[in-house]
Amino acid sequence: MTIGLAPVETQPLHEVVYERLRHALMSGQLAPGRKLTSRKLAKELGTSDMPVRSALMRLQALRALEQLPNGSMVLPAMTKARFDDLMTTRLVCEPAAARQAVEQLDRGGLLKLRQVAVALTAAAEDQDIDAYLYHNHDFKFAIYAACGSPSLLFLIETLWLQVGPFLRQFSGQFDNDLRGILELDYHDEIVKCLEDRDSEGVVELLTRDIRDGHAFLMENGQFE
Amino acid sequence: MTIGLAPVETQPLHEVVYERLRHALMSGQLAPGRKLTSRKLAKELGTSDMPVRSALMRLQALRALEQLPNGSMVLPAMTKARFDDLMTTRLVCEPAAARQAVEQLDRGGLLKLRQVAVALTAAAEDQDIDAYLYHNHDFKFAIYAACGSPSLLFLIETLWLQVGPFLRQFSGQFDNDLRGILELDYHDEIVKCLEDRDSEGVVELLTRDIRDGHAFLMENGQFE
DNA sequence: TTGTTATTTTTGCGATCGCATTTTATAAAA
DNA sequence: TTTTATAAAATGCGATCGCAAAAATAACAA
Repeated sequence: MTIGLAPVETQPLHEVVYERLRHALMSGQLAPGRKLTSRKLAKELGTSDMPVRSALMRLQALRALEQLPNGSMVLPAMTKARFDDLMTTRLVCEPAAARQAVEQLDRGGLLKLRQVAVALTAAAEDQDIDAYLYHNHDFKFAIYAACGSPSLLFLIETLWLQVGPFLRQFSGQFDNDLRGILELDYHDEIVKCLEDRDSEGVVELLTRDIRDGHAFLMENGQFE
Repeated sequence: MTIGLAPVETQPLHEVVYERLRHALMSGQLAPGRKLTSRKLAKELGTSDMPVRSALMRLQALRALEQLPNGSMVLPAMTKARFDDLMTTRLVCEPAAARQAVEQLDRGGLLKLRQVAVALTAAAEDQDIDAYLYHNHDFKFAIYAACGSPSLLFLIETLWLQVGPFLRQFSGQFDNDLRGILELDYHDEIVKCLEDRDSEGVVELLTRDIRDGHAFLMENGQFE
């Protein structure tokens, strides 16, 4: 008699590589401008270059990587124009997702949001930028995931995949300059609006949140 | 002395295959549910399966293809829920793009739009669905391309890449049922608003355009 | 040191091979 | 005819090879 366990689902290698690269991108381990060559990456990861090529092409399709004329993949540099553009498009998608989420969020979702908001405030007080960025992502996507629209969620994810690497330039920094952004914290107010099913309030606050981050980074970010 | 011509830029094969597949998708040559196997496609295209694999993965990254548990790629079936979702997200992105385009459109752009609008009306009168769909795509993207936001344009393109194959189910049909959608034609009014720089009017009309198409297809489309 | 040329290494990319699994076709049995 | 068992073909996927182009390095001259 066989044991009552499902067989181990071994993911394809190219899927594993993709996830690792995607995570490395979003957690800011790769600096903009960095060139990613399939052979070298393959050697690092201990695979052949084939699965790496697959993963790189997928990331490029999502515009998380850029293809040089010679075919090499580069983490695109962030210019002010591009950042401006991405943030403006965030303003189109994310408040809309939040508005839809207002009706969908259940008690469990709200509970989680309250917890993340606490962690977020703590991170801000500690001036812990890494924790702040982590929980901020967690917070926003807890809302967006509740919008009930897979397609809109997907679009937002591709936007974050492009902005993410840039945000992480602040990782590890503790300049006083950064206090500003950490201190204006709409998260608690957003939770309150969500509890009250106040969709206009959520949209208003989230818009301000993104705008403030936009303005702050246009000032303090290191652009190409 | 060499001739004054730039060297012939030979695109990589996987790029050619990608473009061909992408075009086949958007022009509805591939029916939803159709399974795309790299080896068979490669044989059809006269290449090895490697460049085909690349192209398929890119399309899958954009959600234009779906990956079965065994790794095969399928053109995803269109359910009412998915169509609903995609059209709702279109309503988020496209009017926003159009609003931005109002300020950017120059005389040349408006001229082209007027021409396309004429072709569109003619196609509607002729009940020529293929021509209608073709010019409709042309018309909308002439507006969106003028929005000046590469990221928003990209998001809209991924949405159309998913909806496109489904729309083409009507290709070749000439039922009377289809008159309805072909007759409500906001395009001329949209052009007028664009000429007047009336952004609210554009948003209003485009929203109605998408909504009407949405409602019509929910009625008359063949869902999975 | 600085600029130029030659040499070596790396890289993108397509083809082909091999293995394990799945799918399809075929044959046998009910 | 329908169902089951068996054989054959097709498929996903990773590795490896080879070629041409590009990039990096070394060698040399000014």
